[in-house]
Amino acid sequence: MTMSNTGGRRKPPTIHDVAREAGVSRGTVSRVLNGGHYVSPAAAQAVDAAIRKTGYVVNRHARSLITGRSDSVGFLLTEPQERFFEDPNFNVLLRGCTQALAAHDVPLLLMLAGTDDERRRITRYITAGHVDGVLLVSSHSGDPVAEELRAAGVPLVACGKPIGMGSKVSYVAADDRDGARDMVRHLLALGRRRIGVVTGPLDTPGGVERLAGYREVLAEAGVEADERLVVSGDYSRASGEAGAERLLARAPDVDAVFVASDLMAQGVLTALHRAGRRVPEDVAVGGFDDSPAAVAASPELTTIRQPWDRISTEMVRVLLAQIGGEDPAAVILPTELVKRDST
Amino acid sequence: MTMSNTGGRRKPPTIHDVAREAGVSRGTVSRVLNGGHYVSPAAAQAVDAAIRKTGYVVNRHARSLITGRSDSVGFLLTEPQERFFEDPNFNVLLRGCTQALAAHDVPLLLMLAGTDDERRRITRYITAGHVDGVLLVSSHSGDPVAEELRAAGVPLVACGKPIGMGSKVSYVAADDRDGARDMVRHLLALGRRRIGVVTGPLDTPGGVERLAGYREVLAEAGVEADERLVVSGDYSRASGEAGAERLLARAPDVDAVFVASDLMAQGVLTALHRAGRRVPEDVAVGGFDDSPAAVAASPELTTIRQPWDRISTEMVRVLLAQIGGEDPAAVILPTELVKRDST
DNA sequence: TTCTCTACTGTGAACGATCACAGAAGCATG
DNA sequence: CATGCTTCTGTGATCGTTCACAGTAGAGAA
Repeated sequence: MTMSNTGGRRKPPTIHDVAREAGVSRGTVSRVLNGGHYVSPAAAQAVDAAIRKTGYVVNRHARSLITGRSDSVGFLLTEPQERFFEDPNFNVLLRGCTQALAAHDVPLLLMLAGTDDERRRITRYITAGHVDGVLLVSSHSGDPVAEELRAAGVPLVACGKPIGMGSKVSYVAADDRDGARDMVRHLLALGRRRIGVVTGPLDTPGGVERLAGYREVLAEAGVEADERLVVSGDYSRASGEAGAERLLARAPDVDAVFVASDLMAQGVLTALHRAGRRVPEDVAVGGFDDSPAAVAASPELTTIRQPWDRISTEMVRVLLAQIGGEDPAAVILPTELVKRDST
Repeated sequence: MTMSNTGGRRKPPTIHDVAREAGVSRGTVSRVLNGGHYVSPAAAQAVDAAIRKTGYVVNRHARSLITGRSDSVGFLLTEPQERFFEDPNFNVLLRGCTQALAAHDVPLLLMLAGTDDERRRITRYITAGHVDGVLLVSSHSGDPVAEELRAAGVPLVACGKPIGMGSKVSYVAADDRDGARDMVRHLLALGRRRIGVVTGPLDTPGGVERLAGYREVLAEAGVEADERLVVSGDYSRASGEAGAERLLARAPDVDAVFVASDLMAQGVLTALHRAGRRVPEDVAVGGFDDSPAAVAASPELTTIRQPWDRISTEMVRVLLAQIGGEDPAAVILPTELVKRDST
């Protein structure tokens, strides 16, 4: 009677076992594993059968040791984590990336760079070649980690247009400017003319672009620009509330507000309600993001939806292409106006 | 003039380079790297200096190839992903696990088992030994993936008590039952006697335990049990709304409701409001989870906070211990009553 | 001295894959 | 028949570590 292996882990079969089982050499098995070129149909079939019979799974460490690739990808978040981790869109992004990578059999390593210590560790880890590329979420400017990775030649795809880095870095972003244009056009179409804006942080490309879109449409519609109608926020709910109060004080005749995030728009609604303005009758409010906050608000927010599912799949596509040797690329995806009750 | 390496990746230094630089052998460098036992202080110092000078980082693939360990851990979500990915507590958990692992220099691989295809792929991946252990989020019963992993002897720590599996699997959970007890005692202390409950799904241990806590406290307080006061939900907001309506129809004299999740509690508030009941004057409402929904609700919800940050660090601690050879363990962590305006 | 014990160091042999290369077989062409 | 070309196959070398083992040096005891 031999030892039972209950509870323990049995030594897994190697490529050698498969080769012996199939009656071919290691080289042939390896060729079958990697695309099957230069393999006779008979050999390929025998190898497939042997793999199924033995339950063989390639040892990625052995493979990586010789290929120099790790066949894995890092998902790096260098944003202040509270903000992003509370954003449901971040979840959609993370999930989308994980699934898109899984389809290529590439594991995703989650990396959070909160403290400087973590920042250093992660930079070392990545530049040491432990991952083949990095999906980067870091919308604030002058990120030292991103710059170091770029300098080290690590394939990199950012979520949102990174600023302060050369054009050598790939990114995938929603068309913020066009989304803002759509929203402001929508407000104009409702007959509003005194359209205010609560911007996002202006050290982020998103914040800048959304404001630019607002300005463009007003200019092309011949509506007089009034800087009293422009107040800035930081995407937080509180800053939306404060922004709306400032707006009401500076331009009491405002009849619409384009708010650069749904969370801020919630704050705007609160402030308007407190001031006795009805939404949308007195003031129409448009948000941005189509987050759960948009439907949780009352009235439900008209907003701009960013295609987060497509953003994630595009990020993965671009990154894998870049790992495969292609040049960096920029992808801009269209947004969509979602009409609800606040306009 | 030599080739510039701008943009390319230079071949990284190996343990051999470090050994040469330090004037010692590979073996000595390896010993320094792995704890430094049986190494003279002089040699250790020379090696440390050489590592700093060369910028050496260990090649994990080469190490893993011979040790058989991967020095990485999987974070596996087999729950229906919509539900969990929308739960902010899930984010806290994921972040906590990632950071706790990072402190041990262990990367976290994110794995989402949505489709059956993904389930199979992930099971193969894990049982092939590509990760040393798994942090498991899967509260529903009879999870085939979990069962397979357990059978394969993969170190496993579940979040929340898994049901339908032997006692051989580690888990970390909040004390659901005690949390429920605290809440119901709190409602009793307010003088309420007709206390209803909207349960969670009763095929999850959390749902079962919270209901059990409710029953226990009423029994020990000598309050008559009335099954009309018990309705079941599925943690969703809509089910909370429906549950409250059923409750009001079956027991109009209800003066308090213990709701097994904040999201459901929001629905309960909506239904009570519509029925013209004031909260907390006519009906006190207690939630569970202390999610953002709790403070977003009006009135703000009294609720039970689960220690998600501690849950994550404990899961990591238990998993690493188990990988290190220790026996499976169960950890139950205390909850906390958070009093707000709904009671 | 001689022996033993401890603390430390170096060396060859793994680990399990890929890769480059050499060579065989089959077939068409000169 | 010799030659060249294509397709397919097997073999050693290799990646960068750790591990087991052998060996050295120095201290202390007999």
